[in-house]
Amino acid sequence: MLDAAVKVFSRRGFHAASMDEIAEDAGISKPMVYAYLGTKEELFVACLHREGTRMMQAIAGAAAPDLPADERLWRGLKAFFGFVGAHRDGWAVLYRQARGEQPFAGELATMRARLVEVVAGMLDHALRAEGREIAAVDLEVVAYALVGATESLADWLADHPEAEPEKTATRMMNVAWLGAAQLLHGVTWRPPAD
Amino acid sequence: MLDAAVKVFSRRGFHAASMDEIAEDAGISKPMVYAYLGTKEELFVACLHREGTRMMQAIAGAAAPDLPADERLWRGLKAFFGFVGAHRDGWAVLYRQARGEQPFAGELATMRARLVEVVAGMLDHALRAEGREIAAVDLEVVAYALVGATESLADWLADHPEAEPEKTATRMMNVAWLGAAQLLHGVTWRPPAD
DNA sequence: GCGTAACCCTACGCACGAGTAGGTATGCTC
DNA sequence: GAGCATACCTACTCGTGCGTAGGGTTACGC
Repeated sequence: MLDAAVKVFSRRGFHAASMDEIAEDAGISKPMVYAYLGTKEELFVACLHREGTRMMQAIAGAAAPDLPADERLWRGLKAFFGFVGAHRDGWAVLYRQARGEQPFAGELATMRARLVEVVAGMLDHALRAEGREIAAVDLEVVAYALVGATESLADWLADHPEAEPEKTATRMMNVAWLGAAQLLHGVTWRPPAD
Repeated sequence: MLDAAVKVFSRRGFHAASMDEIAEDAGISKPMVYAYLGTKEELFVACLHREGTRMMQAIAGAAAPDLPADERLWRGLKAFFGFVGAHRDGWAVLYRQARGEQPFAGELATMRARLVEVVAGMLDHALRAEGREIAAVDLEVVAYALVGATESLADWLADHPEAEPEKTATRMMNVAWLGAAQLLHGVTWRPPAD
């Protein structure tokens, strides 16, 4: 039943989606939807939650914490893009939707925050292993940028049905890792003093 | 008057924003809004358009095409984050909103495509200067990732009122440029052959 | 066969908000 | 000052879609 909701939400968007259509698509009638899942908002949150959890599990399952940083990043990215590729609907819409609608932005922000934290933790771990350290804010922002770039490519992937998830992951790795590795080795870029 | 619209749209989101509230906020009455700007959709598009144009101008004005790639990127980023910092409302909401709502997603996609094209062109230019060349798709995807990362940091900036735009630009430069520079010099990351 | 209960449906009430009709005031022409 | 136009407002209509009330249907106990 959630599948039907995800499908309709993804096709129409949250507001344009009518409960009637969702019910019809699920093969039941509207009062049943209300009986099982509650209001439209609750239904949307349920969708968001399920997709989010699945995604997190897919990533967490792939990126074991005891691997070296580049290997973790690579596996995490591969899992992530694999997931998005397999659930284009779920991702593209729920995610893009949730971002804009105030009631859900918070929910989504929490999810993203968890992801950022994981990435930041990974970077921090790698840094310490090299005996280096940078401010927590910087770390967070870098992690944020990486997550953002990844989300952006996920959007790209969702819009290009013929694209291969793994190849996309490789491309992401090229941008992210080469940059991140430089940072980890203490190479930093500084603004010109003009 | 557009200012009022932007403000309300940003506070409430497109759907939750009522024309009454916009009118009230602008200090006029609803029929006037309709007389001057047309329907709600047209009004939103007008907002989107104005903000988008302003942003593009800010960037284009800063990143002259005859500068070296890193300089162009840096100036572009500085202008961009400066703009977002100064127009947090306009950005955060219009952008985040437009992304999710089908009728406007196209409009926004066009804007982003222009930006991606500019970035891709920049990278291509720098590559050719080094006598190298990579596939157009790869170029586009890298540019897409960079733009995505930048947008993501813009979101971060919009949510952190105390953060300094220029510092954010520097951070972005660190992630983007160090990675991009590696790519430009022919360093690429390849997936392990497991 | 009749009561009853679980289950699901059709058909509605109701609120909200986009867009408009029709009226009022202010200023300008002659 | 009468006629007219422009600028604006208040107060309405009407569609849409969420959430629900109340009725039908099937299965089971007795």
